[in-house]
Parts: sequence; C-alpha cells; structure tokens
Amino acid sequence: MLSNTEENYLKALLKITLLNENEQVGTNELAKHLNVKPATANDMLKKLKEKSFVEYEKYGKINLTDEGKTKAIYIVRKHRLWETFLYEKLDFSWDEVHEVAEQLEHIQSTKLIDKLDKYLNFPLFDPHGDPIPNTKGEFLSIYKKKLSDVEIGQSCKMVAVRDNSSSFLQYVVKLGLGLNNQIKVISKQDFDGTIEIEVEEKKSFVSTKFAENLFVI
Amino acid sequence: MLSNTEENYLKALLKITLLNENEQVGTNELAKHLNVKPATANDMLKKLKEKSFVEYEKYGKINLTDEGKTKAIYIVRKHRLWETFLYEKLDFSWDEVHEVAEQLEHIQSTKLIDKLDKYLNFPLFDPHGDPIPNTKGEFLSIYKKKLSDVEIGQSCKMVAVRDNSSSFLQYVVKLGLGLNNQIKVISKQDFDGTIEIEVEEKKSFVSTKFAENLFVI
DNA sequence: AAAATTTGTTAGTCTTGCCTAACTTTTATA
DNA sequence: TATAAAAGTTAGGCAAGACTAACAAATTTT
Ligand SMILES: [Mn+2]
Ligand SMILES: [Mn+2]
Ligand SMILES: [Mn+2]
Ligand SMILES: [Mn+2]
Repeated sequence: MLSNTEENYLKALLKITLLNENEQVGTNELAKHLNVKPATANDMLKKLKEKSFVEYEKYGKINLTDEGKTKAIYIVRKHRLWETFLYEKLDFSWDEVHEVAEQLEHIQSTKLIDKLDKYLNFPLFDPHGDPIPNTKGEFLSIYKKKLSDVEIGQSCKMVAVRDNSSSFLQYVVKLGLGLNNQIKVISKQDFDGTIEIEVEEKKSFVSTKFAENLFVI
Repeated sequence: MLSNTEENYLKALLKITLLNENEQVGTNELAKHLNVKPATANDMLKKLKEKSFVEYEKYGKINLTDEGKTKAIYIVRKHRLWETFLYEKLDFSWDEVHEVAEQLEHIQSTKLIDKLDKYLNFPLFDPHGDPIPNTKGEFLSIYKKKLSDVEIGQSCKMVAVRDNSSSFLQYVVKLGLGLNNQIKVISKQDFDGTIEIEVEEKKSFVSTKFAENLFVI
C-alpha cells in the first residue's frame, strides 16, 4: 500500500513525463512540482526505486517502471472522476474542483471508484477536457496543439486547458471562453506576441503565456 | 488544522462519551478504540490538551472541551453524510459504507460537505439509523432502548444498530431484519438468555449480545 | 490495612517525510 | 579546456505518531 505522499510523487513523475514530452525528468523539477526541496525528492526517489516504482541510478535518468506508471495512471483516473463528480453532480465550478480532488484521489477503494465511474456514466473527459483513464489504464491521447500554435486567420476549437489553477480558469471564463468554443486568431502583435482572438463575435487580446495554456484542435 | 490522527482521537472520545453515558473515559479504553497502545494515547492526550481540545490532568478525568466536541461532531456529520451518499447514490450495501466513510470523513472542504448535504436532500439519519448532525452541530437524540430491554410479549420497532461492523450487519440481514422492522419478543431462555423473536411471521433465536446491539423504540 | 491488580505515565527508540548545509557531479560558458 | 553555474547527493536534524519496557498511582481484593 502506497502512502499519500508516495502517490503524489508517482503522479508528479507521470505528469512531468507527459508534459515534457521527450525531455528527461530531473530531481529539481520534480521537487518544484511537489513544493519540496530537492534533497527531499532525492530521498523519496531512493525509496520508490527500492519499491521498484521508478528506475534510476545516482546522477542518472529517472523513469517510472511499468508498475509505477500503472499506479500513477490509476491516481489520475481517480482524480479526474472525482473532478467530474464535483462538477456534474455537486455543482462545483471548474476552477474549484481540482483542490478537493487532490484529497479525494487518495481514497482507497476500488469498489468506490468503479461505482463512481458507473454513476457518472463512464465519462471520457473531466471538466478541464483531460481524458479519464478507464479501468485498464487506457485513455484517449492528450492534445498537443496549443492556441499559440494557431496561424493568423485560422480557426480552432478549444478542447482542454493545460493549467488547472483557479487564477487561470477564472480568467478563461472572464474572456467568455469555455470547452468546445470556436476561437479565431485575428492577429498577433510583433511587439510582444499578444494574440487577438475572436470568440462568439467578441474580440479580445491574450498573452502568449495564456495562449500556450489552451489546447485546441 | 487538525491531522487525520487528531481527528480520529476526538471522534473516539466523543463516541466513548456518548456510549458510556455517565462513565468516565480512560486512557486504556481510548487506546483500545483506536487500536494503539495506551502510551500512544497518552502522548496524544497531552497534545490535544495543549491545543485545548480536551481537558485533563495527570491521572485525572478526560473531557472534550466545547471546541473539541464541535470538531468531533463535525467529523461525525461528514462520516454519516458520506455513508448516506454511498448507500443512496452509489448503491453500496449498509455493511460496506463504514470503512470507506472512515477515509472520506477527513476530506477538508466545507463547501463539499454542504453541497453533499443538499444533494442528499438534508438527510436526518444514516443507513444505520444514526442521526446526522446539521451545520450547527445539532442532531436528534440517540436511541437508548435495546432489543435486550424489551419484555417478553412486547413488540418494538428497530431504529438503529449499535455495532457497525460488517460481520454484525450481515448477520442482521441474514435474519431478515432491517431498519423500521417490527420485532416481537416471544420468549427468553433461562439457560443462556437467548431471545426468541418474530419478524414478519418469521421466528428466530438471537443471543443477548446480539440483542444489545439493536436499538428499538 | 496490606497486597494484588488495573490503569496511567515516562523514557527511549523507530519510521516517514520534511528541512538545511555542505559537498560532488554534470553541464554550460568563456 | 578551464572555470563557473546548475543539478544532484549526502549527512545530520526535527516533528508526528507509533512502539516497548519500566515505573507510578489508583483501585480492588483479600
Ligand atoms: Mn485536477
Ligand atoms: Mn482536471
Ligand atoms: Mn460508520
Ligand atoms: Mn453509520
């Protein structure tokens, strides 16, 4: 049985791996994600290696083992199912669900998660557009194209958010944006890269940082 | 902010107090309830005293302070709301809910509990017939009359169970018993106190220990 | 009232998960 | 390629929550 802390390390490793694409995960980056010091992350890596959830040698590469990855995906499954529950059934807004799900994801009961999944009608995506792994750990592929990648004059559809923080999500709402919205890129400023977009007749300017956190197709 | 462990100690103190009626709570009894050694319970009592959740002096009486009691009741509220959710919405059986609720009761989010309460339509009792405290910490009084107190020839209604263990609850079901059932006491054996009862035309024999764990009115 | 038993307390130790400070290895830069 | 910077590691320490062993106080039994 894994502790909450161990689960959080595995989840962070998976997240960084998927986000970094090809890049290697480092002790410092892992520590930053978990709000701990590198020394602490290093201790835990040894422990997780000992339990064979990660592979790594001193000063070497860090990788989840198959077992570690399976555990991590299961935690993501629980997290996203709980987010969906909070959003769909309890009427939470999409910027409130993440924090509570961070706690709920550690509840240990396979039966609970299976029943929750069924109760929610086997959802494929959470309120942020992220795919929910099924019982086997399979999930639809993650989007890679960002709003910042869209050419001037082109239109796209918003399918997910990369940043899950309240501050970002509330800003998204304020701009009149939401999942499945059609977004047209009107122009980009040479000066600082600011992007002008149009959503449902309404035009706005957004920063490149903002545009890098919206996934589109 | 209280840790899960601290919350469990407060909850145990409340439970023992309510169960013992007038009796005083002791270190040993508290320890037994929490499956720890008396030395461990003693350490925690000092800590909870320091934080003014309990009153006590060395070798003296243990009592929850008002603050401690409020915290404890809130945990009970969360526990019973979750049990009700699992039973009503997720289709758990009444002998499965307790274990999972032991975990869920520690989730920290007032908003979550209020919304859950509303979602369940402000239930007054959990699946075991125990009263659910409201936001103010008020709850209907606990039943005191047990099946073992019922006279021969008298009838009563089962309103709650005292023991929440799977083994007990499954046995209750096996005997064809459930909340709100009418139970008639037919006879009691002089030899070992075994009680003969009748429920919906069906007669059965139950031990005194069993009868002490069924609350009736 | 003395002895025996039960109940409660203390001291010292362990593990987990975190920290700081100092050090080593790797990588980037001049 | 030598040096500086960044990344990673180790040693030692701390708090929480548990344990055992030894001891002290309170209660019960004789
Ligand atoms: Mn989330
Ligand atoms: Mn999400
Ligand atoms: Mn329960
Ligand atoms: Mn209950």
